[in-house]
Amino acid sequence: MLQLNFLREHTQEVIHRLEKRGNSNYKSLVEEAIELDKQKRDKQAETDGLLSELNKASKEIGMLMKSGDRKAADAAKAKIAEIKTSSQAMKQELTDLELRLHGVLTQIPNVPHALVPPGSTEDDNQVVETAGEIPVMSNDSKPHWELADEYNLIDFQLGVKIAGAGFPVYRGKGAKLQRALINFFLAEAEKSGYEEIIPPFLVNEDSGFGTGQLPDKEGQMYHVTEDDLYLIPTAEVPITNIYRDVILKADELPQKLCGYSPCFRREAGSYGKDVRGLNRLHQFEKVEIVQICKPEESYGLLDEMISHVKGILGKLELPYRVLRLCGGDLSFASAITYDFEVYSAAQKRWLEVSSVSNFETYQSNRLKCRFRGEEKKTALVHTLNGSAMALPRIMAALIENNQTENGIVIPEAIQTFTGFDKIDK
RNA sequence: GGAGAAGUGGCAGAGUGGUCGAAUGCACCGGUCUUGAAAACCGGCGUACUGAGAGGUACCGGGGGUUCGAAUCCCUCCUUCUCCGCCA
Repeated sequence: MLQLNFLREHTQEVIHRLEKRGNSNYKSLVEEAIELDKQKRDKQAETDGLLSELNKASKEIGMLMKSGDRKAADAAKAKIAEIKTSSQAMKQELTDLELRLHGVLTQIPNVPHALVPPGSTEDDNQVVETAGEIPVMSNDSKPHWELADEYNLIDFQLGVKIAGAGFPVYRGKGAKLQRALINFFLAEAEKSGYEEIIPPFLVNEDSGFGTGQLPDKEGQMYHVTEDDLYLIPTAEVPITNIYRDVILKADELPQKLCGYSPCFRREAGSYGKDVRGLNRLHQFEKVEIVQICKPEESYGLLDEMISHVKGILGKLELPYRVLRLCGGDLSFASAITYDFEVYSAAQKRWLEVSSVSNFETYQSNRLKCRFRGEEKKTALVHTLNGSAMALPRIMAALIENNQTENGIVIPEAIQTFTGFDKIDK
């Protein structure tokens, strides 16, 4: 959620910068928020004045009662009856205005950073870096879903039987490779100074709101209605919500946390080649990194997180590129996002494996996560997060790119985690 | 799941209808004293909105209600603790 005072003081700038997202609707939402805010504050002042009168009168009645002057007390009661009635009506109007304002504010996405390129589709994303050698594959190289079957690593059909499409069953060396990768990612995060967290995999509505999944993206999450809980779409949600309603000391920042979790996504509306094999799933595994920091250090830390992800991809010996997402591709809560894609040699396409974002104060304003600065005043923190990494597409690229006539070769960096250096039949 | 008890500021803990945003202690910050430290003493010490300021308003687990007035009474939900049951 954008901060109201920023919205007030930089209205035109906000409108202008939101244009990068390619949705003309935001201008009117911003203007509506400004107007509602003004009405709300006027109503607030009016209501406060009335309540002040009421409080004063109540105290006087109290004193009269104490001195035993019942008659005078009753007279005073009668006198403020009218004020009481109108204050109640006014309170109701104030509540309505607050709700409407809140409703509008939650529909306005974060303001894109100056570096974010304008544009509406993924074609407008900027490639800021490409690294690694794209392997030259023979013509009979196979996509990962065929390899997974051939080497008995993943059984997609079995998953359909047990749960449904998008819930694969990993088995044997497939399961071991997955687990090894998780441990490798966690070990890398630990080396970079992140504290490991195992969070709840279901969250309540407040948490969903705090990180921006609710109320807008309700349909993306699995909802357990019986208990009103949501299956997490990413560990970002529970981990960032650790800091909901928290005031940190300046010297406690930055906070660096990481965590492994399964991720559940309904992915309503996806179809075609995008969902083949491991490309898009309802349940997948991921290691997430999260930082909570002072505003002035967040862009430095964003670079640090980007380097962290690059380091991992380098060790996995996967060719990758880094994209700076355009306004139209930027997620709702993000100010700037860098996507990492690895090249999947047999599918001959780039697959997104990580997304690193700075949310600035957009999430912290919802979370009410602040820190106490130099002059004892509180200020909102910046929040950042990134995948490091999402498992399925890493797995897909690894087995496709490393397939040979005699099996699938495991990159050296993870051999200590797998306990084997090759997958064969 | 059943029965009972309880939820107050960073922590501990008073307060059961009326100058209570809340005693007191600890912690913390500033000062006096001291060569320095400790002790002692003095002062400060929740969050948010609003106002140029003085100040005003809201918040005592969440929500609702009674009342001129609620931390205090009522309803409801949540959480914690104790006992019983069940269980990885």
